[in-house]
Amino acid sequence: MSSSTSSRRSYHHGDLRNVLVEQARALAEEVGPEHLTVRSLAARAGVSHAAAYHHFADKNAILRAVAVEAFGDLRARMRAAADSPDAMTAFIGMAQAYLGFALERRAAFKFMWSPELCMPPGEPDPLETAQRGLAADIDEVLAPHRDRLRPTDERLPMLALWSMVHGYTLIVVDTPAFKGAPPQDLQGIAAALIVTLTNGLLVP
Amino acid sequence: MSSSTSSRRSYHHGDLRNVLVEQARALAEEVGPEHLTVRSLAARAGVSHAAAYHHFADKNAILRAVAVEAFGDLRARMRAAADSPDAMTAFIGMAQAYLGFALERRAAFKFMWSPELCMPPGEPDPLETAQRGLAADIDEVLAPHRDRLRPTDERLPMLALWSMVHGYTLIVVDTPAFKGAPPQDLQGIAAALIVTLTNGLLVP
DNA sequence: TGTACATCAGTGAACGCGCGTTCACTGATGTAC
DNA sequence: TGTACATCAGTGAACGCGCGTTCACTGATGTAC
Repeated sequence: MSSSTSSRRSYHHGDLRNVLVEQARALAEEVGPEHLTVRSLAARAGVSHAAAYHHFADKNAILRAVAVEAFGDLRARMRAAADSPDAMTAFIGMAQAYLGFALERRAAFKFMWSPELCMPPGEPDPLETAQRGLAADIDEVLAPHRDRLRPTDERLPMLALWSMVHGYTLIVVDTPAFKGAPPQDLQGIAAALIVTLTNGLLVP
Repeated sequence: MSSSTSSRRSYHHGDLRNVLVEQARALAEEVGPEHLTVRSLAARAGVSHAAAYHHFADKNAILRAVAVEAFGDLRARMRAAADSPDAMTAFIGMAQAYLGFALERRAAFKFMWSPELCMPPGEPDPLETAQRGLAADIDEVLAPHRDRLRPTDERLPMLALWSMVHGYTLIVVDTPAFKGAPPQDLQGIAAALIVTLTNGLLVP
């Protein structure tokens, strides 16, 4: 019998590493990653605060694990939502998945773009890989529809789509004007913004 | 003779409040606002760390003053740069001023959108006013060109322009792919993105 | 103009807390024979 | 199957530092008379 499920209350936890990441994720969402402490995290996981150091080199390593997991989650949602043969549908799906992730995991979303909160300066940054992966995913959202794009620099459409979605999402998350707005309204605006970008702001 | 200039080295500083804000601005840019301490700030200003408390209620009040000043700076740059009768020129000017501000004042720009770093939860937020003012400024950039806009919801063009500019700026600032790119290249991409938004992503 | 005095704006020392991290330890587990 | 032992994964106590903030103080300034 594996110990991982039966020993929940025994001396050896059996699955502490995963539990710590899960609880760190939840705790960061509640108090903000900048206020997460090793002690509060350990208390939440039901262990002494020294126990965490058997699984992570330091506090930043825990935060980094949360950020990496968050990138994985966002990318998976995006890929699933953008799987449509129609360009507009794919773009809107991608945008709504992006926004949906940020609305559900507000703190995680902000944290993904603030690696300075968990990275000693000058270290190789494991988040860079995740960020590049995200960009590649958005490229793939566009790939099936390349023949319908206006002829411009090759990277521009991907950057335009990403910028629009990223900017709108952050404005929603950071700006008081959208506090308390129902998610479905915000998703509707996301779709309208994608339509605007696709068709153009000005009449020709 | 006013004391504010001659007494730099005297017991009474004479202009300490302003000097603290200036130095806080510089220090935040160097180490990040989350690592700014009252002690390091006071040392930089050449006073004891208790002196700051004659001018600010607490540390957060200093950070808030920096953020409010930063919003003023961004808004002034934007208004100056978007003053053109031609729509495309105005939009591009606004975008480039926005990006230029973020490139010069990276830490301040990030901080403006993270009020949780200097606001006790539940307090009325002086940054909200500044954010609303910024949105109003972007509305004014669009105002002279309303007759050329596609007919949509009234707020949508402003949100589209802001989202595109805000998103691109944050991607540049937060993403390793743009580390070390020359500012004029980044400004060129900003212009191309605005053109893309104005004309549309897909051929009609 | 000179003096007394209230007020302002500094100083240096100290408080006290919370935090990340370490350490010696101990109980639990897995394995060799 | 039983025993010895290495290793793993916890515990609780303690270290030590840095920080925000406070306090009694003191020098400088401005004003009333």
